[in-house]
Amino acid sequence: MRDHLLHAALRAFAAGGYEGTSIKRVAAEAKVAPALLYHYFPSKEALLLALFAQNQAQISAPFLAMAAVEDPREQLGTLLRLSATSVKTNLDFWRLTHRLRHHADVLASLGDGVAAWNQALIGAFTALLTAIGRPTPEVEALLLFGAMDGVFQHYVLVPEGYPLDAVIGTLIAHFGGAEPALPPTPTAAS
Amino acid sequence: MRDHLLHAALRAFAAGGYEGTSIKRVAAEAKVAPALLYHYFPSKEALLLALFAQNQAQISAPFLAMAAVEDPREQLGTLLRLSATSVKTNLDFWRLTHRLRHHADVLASLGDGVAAWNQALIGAFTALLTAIGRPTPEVEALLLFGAMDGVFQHYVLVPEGYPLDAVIGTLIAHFGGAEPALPPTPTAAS
Amino acid sequence: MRDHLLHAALRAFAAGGYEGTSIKRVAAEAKVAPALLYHYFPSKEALLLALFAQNQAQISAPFLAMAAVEDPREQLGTLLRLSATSVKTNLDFWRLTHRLRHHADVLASLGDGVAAWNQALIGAFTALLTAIGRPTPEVEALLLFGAMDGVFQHYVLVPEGYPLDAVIGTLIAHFGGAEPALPPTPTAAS
Amino acid sequence: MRDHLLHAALRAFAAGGYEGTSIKRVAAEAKVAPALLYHYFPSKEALLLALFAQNQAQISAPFLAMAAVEDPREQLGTLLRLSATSVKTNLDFWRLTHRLRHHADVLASLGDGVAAWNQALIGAFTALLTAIGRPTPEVEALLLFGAMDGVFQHYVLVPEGYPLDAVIGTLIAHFGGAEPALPPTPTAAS
DNA sequence: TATGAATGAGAGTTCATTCAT
DNA sequence: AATGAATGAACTCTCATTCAT
Repeated sequence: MRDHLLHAALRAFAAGGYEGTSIKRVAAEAKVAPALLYHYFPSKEALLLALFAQNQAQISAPFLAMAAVEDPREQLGTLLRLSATSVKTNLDFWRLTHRLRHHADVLASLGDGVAAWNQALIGAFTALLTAIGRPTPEVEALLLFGAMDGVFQHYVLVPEGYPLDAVIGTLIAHFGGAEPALPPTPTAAS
Repeated sequence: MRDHLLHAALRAFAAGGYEGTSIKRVAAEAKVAPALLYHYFPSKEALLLALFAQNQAQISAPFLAMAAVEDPREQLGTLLRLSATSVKTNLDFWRLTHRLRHHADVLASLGDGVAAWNQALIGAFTALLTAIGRPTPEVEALLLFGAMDGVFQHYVLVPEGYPLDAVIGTLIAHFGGAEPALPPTPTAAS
Repeated sequence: MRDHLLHAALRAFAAGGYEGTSIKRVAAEAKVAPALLYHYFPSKEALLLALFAQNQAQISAPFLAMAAVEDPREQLGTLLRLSATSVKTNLDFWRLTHRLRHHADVLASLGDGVAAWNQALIGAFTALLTAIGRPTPEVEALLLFGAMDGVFQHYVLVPEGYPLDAVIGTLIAHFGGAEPALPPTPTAAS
Repeated sequence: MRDHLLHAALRAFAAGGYEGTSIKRVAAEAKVAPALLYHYFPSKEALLLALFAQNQAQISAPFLAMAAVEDPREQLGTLLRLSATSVKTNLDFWRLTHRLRHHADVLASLGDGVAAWNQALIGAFTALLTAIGRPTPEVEALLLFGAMDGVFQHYVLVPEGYPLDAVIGTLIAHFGGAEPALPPTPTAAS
């Protein structure tokens, strides 16, 4: 049931935003009484936290997979491809994440998970681009991060018809990355 | 006074989001009674609309300036540079815009201004990249749009220390653009 | 101007009721600024009072006309016919009066004008019916008053198609009244 | 509790009118928090509707009872007597009904219940008076309806001391009606 | 485990009214 | 004479939350 509630909350929050979605709405989505949510989560904020805790593994997956690769060019490709796959798979969670991007207060209660992840990503990009031999890797890391984030956001806003794989492929090429040995999804091009 | 209220509303909405900011909060920001807002705007939504109407000129400026340039490479540079300048100048308005990106319902009441702007931007990018001679200009237009949008969003979230001009410069270079003849701001590097 | 405002207020109050009609609405009806009303009347309640003061003469007219007649049967007919004429002529004022019937608090501020008028009417009816020789004139006075009031109310609610003169004629006949020598209106039957 | 709230609402609305009575006032009458009302009724208007739905049976009772009688004279007496009883028993509900008479907008939301009832009553009166053999039954029906309505309204406004049964008795006699076999209330004269 | 009952706080909005001009 | 600016109080309604069962 706890998982059932989490899924319902994810759907509801992704659609209406955290602050814009009432507990009543979440409960309706899960087809339970609102009070039941307080049996599993002490508050609305705790529900959001649990949501992040549940999905943190899938968020970190591209990072871990990247570590298993040696060539920095391929590392870059792996990171971006797997991230794209994660976005396509966990559409609602990414939607929620992008929505929360602007809620400093809510994010603070998440224990800096997002901010730390961002910094880690920028750091990793900088290291990769340095290894690849790009000029001004710090600036390019910011650009790469911005590009990835912006593309993902556009995708989650209107996924239908968006050629995510092609765009990410072009992004990889732009920064000297190499396609990973194993394609992230059976359908290489969407 | 109407302008005073609009500025207060912009500040408040940029900080707390449209739905997350109460009329009372806006009134407090403007140091007036909440009821006064209804003297100038018939509703909270109308206030938001007036905010967009007020800033629409500054949003469209980069577009118009681009039209005055001939070389497509320079057009690209002009568009991005001026947009960056607009973001730096109208920080709060861009914050608000990015926040609203996820509120389809609110956006609908804005008369498709934002959606139309996005489509126009993608169309312009596609035309420019085609003229420049880039391969797969449609895909690159999406990438360029995502990159610009993502970079701007990262900037408005934490402007301090973000080398926006350098990142935008790199973005221009990546897509074969040329720096405009006249630098958009006296300080070439931020 | 004062009269202009009073007319506008009468129209507005008759249509929306006293409590249900805002000062703003009255001002809009008069095409002036709401604040102007406070130049001529100290408060909304005073405006209502002035309305009654202005129309009191026309309300009392049937009473005075009745006094000029000798035969009690004809007195009854005169009173009812002239009242009907007053209702048809001052439609909005009667509408307002009927609406206010239920607002004890507002009526109290009118100085018991309405309650006194009601009592006077019942007293007059009792005297007339006694003079005519009806049995149980007190009870019949209440019935007559109720009938007159109810008929008038139905008429002011939906005047179109209501045969007011015919109904009042029947009412007069029921209680032994006689038609007045001079018909109240050129059109004896509506 | 739902019934408790309905009773409180009926009392409050009858005393202050629908629009003139705040939800807070109703809640105070029921000694609960205002928000609780929204647990049982989705809106103030729905509360009013529920009030009518609850009392509709008692309103229609005189009609049904009339159908069980054969003689048209007795039918008339039955209808009026039972209506009077209903008024005396459901004083607050009749007060509310008479107050709402003037609020066309609110009435519209009630699904034409009142307007339809009025038309049905006039139609029934016309048929009865025709059967009894009265002249001009259409006009007399309007008079009878107006008389009944006016008398009831006067009664509900100030019930103390009003000889309702006597007045209704006289009204019945005026239109050739006959007293029903079974007196509506043990106390023949009020 | 799961629910309905219940509430305080706060949302957007309207209103009668005052005041300076 | 006439207006726009300004406000405190009140309105309907929603929300996150608690509690008894």
